[in-house]
Amino acid sequence: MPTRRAGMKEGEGRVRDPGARRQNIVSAALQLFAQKGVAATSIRDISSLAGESISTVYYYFDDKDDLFRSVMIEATISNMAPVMEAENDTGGSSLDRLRRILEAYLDFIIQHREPAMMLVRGLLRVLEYEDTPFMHVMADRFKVIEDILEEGRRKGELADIDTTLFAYSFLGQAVTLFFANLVAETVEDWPYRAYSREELLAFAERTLLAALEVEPEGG
Amino acid sequence: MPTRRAGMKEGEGRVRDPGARRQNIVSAALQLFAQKGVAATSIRDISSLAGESISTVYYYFDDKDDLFRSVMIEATISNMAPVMEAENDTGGSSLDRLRRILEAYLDFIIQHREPAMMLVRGLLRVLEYEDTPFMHVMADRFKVIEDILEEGRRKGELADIDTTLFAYSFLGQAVTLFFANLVAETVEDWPYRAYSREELLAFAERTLLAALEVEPEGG
Amino acid sequence: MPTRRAGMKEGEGRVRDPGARRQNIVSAALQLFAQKGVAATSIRDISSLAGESISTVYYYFDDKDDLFRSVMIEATISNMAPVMEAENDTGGSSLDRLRRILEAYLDFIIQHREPAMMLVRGLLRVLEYEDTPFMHVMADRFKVIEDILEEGRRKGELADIDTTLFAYSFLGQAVTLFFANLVAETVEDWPYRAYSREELLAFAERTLLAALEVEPEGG
Amino acid sequence: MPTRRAGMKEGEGRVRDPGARRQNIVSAALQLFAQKGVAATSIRDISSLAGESISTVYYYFDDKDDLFRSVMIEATISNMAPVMEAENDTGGSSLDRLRRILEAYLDFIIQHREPAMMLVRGLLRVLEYEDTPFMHVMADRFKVIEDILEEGRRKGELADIDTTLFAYSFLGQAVTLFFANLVAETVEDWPYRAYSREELLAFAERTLLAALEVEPEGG
DNA sequence: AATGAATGAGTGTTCATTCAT
DNA sequence: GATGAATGAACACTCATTCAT
Repeated sequence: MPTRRAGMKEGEGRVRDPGARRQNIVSAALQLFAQKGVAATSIRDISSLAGESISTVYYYFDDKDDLFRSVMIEATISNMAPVMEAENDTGGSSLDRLRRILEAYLDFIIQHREPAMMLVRGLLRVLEYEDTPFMHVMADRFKVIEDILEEGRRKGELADIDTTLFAYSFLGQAVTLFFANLVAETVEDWPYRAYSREELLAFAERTLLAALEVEPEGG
Repeated sequence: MPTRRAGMKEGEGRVRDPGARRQNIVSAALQLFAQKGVAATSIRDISSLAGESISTVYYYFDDKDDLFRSVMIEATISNMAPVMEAENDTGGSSLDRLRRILEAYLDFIIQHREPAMMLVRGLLRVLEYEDTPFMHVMADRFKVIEDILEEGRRKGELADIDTTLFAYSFLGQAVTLFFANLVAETVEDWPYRAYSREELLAFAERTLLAALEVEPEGG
Repeated sequence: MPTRRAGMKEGEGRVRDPGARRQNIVSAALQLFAQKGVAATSIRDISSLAGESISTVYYYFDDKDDLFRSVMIEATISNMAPVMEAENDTGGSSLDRLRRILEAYLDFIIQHREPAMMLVRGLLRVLEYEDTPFMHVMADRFKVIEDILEEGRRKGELADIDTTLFAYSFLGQAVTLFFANLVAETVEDWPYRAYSREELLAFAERTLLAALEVEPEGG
Repeated sequence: MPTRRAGMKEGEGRVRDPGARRQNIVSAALQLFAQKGVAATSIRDISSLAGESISTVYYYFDDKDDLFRSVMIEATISNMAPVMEAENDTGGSSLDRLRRILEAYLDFIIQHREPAMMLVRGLLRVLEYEDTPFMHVMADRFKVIEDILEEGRRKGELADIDTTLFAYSFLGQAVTLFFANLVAETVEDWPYRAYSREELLAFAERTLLAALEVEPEGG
């Protein structure tokens, strides 16, 4: 009956601190999911990149989807801490607040390329499934921006504009500019260069944020 | 304009003239690629939806990648004809031209959901491979918008703004607004509604196009 | 994209007549299922014993369960042809008919050991699932025996006895005697020998069939 | 008599004295082995049903086979105590003794469904391995029946019949009748009903035991 | 006495692809 | 022009088992 046999490898004392292993796997999965997409990434790929056994992956995660969700949450959302901080910073005018938030988003996207890619992929799951648990997190981001817009309008600081579409546009702008730089780096013979953080901010200032400015006096 | 809609019953007098078969396959592939993504769609899925044998798929296409590229070009780009028409329509002011182009993009995206999804997926290939043949097509779209911007600026019709970033933003805006409506339809409990073509256009007018307006008098 | 590659083996012209391949697989599966049980037999085992590739197994059968059911029907039931012939042979007294049928069962079981084992395993699926499609075949065998019993009783040829329990007992007897010989052959140090066809028949005659005899006259 | 029935909720004050844990595991294993078969039952299944950790299972049992054997012996054989008691009860005629033993078997089988299933599965191991330790226990049961038969024959109480085949038939009859009721309960649309203990006994009386009756006068 | 962490080997199944016809 | 038969390689996942604690 003992047809199968396994256990621990003989040599190599299991020294690595447990918990680090989990992180290890999440890390590798993030890298691959972000780069190749979830469907195109195999558990083997991940375990191999992480230097862990396939079984170890399954020890820490129920299945591929569980791993995907974990990566999504741990890598993406947890890295967005500075963004949320900016969201909660209520100082300055409404426009200033939005400016800081946009800045935070761009910084996040520039400094955390893989989490950012995951974010994009996560959003795009909408194309595939009817629902994405991830969207609920996005709904919170939307709320923040909408609240600022509404408050600003009430105070007469901001122009009257559809808050929801603005929120979409706001986040879409961030993604678009991120994409602009990504293309510049990856596509061969692409005729355009990458932009600096400041250039991107200046551009956003003139398009998105400008739309919020109230007419100096009588319209 | 597929001669035969996938989902048609086996029996129904199937058009059997060669050429229609190819279209048939492209059509089925478009549907599945757009919805589930390329990696998650198998040749078997496609052949089964098309009502053709797997071998027939291979008769018409070299491999999955060839099929993907064909779908990309034939379904996506060929459906963008009205967009390109608008691009080539040189009448009116520079702003008018851009307005018509944006309108054409939104119409394309609203009326051809699957090709539009393919377009998005095609763009995202940038995240996965170093290069995407598809991007060269996009470069042409960029060129048109840039040319208009530059000409408009020369004529004093348009404000001075980074043409490349504007082009990204222009196309990104279209995608974002498309996404807004997609989410509204597909995500359960999503708190926001879908928007009409007119609402979307009005919004774009106030954000993107407004950024091109020159100061009424001396700059 | 062409990450996977397969096709036909280079050498070795595919000469074997198709259809024989299917039989081949069924044959191997029968052998292993009968011997080790379904759960303990892997598709790999089967394909390896059959000398066919795993994929070939899946080309001919949807999944393991489909293969199991096919083996069940093709190997077991089709081999029971002589049994059914005996069932349909209406000549002689009721007791004679039953005698011939029992004989046919014993012959089947003795001459087709593997199909017989499959039959036993198939019956025992009752322990595992609520239902077994295979039982419906058995119901037909039951019917035949019951009909003979009832007719015999009507004619006054056979004693009055519960027909259903007798049918169970009848088939159970066959299985039991089969088992007796199987144990004798396989269990080491088993203190009992195997029996000849005639001995088994004689025994069954004295136990089961004897129970059907009507008292010569007054009890 | 497991201290803790599997299926009990996690919370319910679990008996934690060592020894009970072992019983606990045996009990869960019995349930699953009996129902799904040994091959189809994983250690994880068992540990999970028992509410113990996998490692705990391995603490008490060497491996799956050890667990199987333990379940076999402890659950099956230990529950057969009343059977053995009946076997050792030498009162009455030989036929009476056999009658009591058969009764005890039927009672055992009816009242201990899972152990009975295990017994059947245990017997079937003969189909899979050359040897089954369990068969030696069966050999003891055989011996008892054979002894009674021989003694009865010597005393002129019983007819002359092959003792070994009779022993097989005797036990086979019990299993068959058990199976009859099992099928009636589990197979959907099965056209036959379950039988009462008395009906089963009456039937066995008329078939098996009747075969032992000596001719009233000169043979 | 008891268990969490870890894993090699294996399972059923799918996939893109080829080749003879 | 079209397809049935066939397959190697991979995939997600499970299993029995071990070892340090």
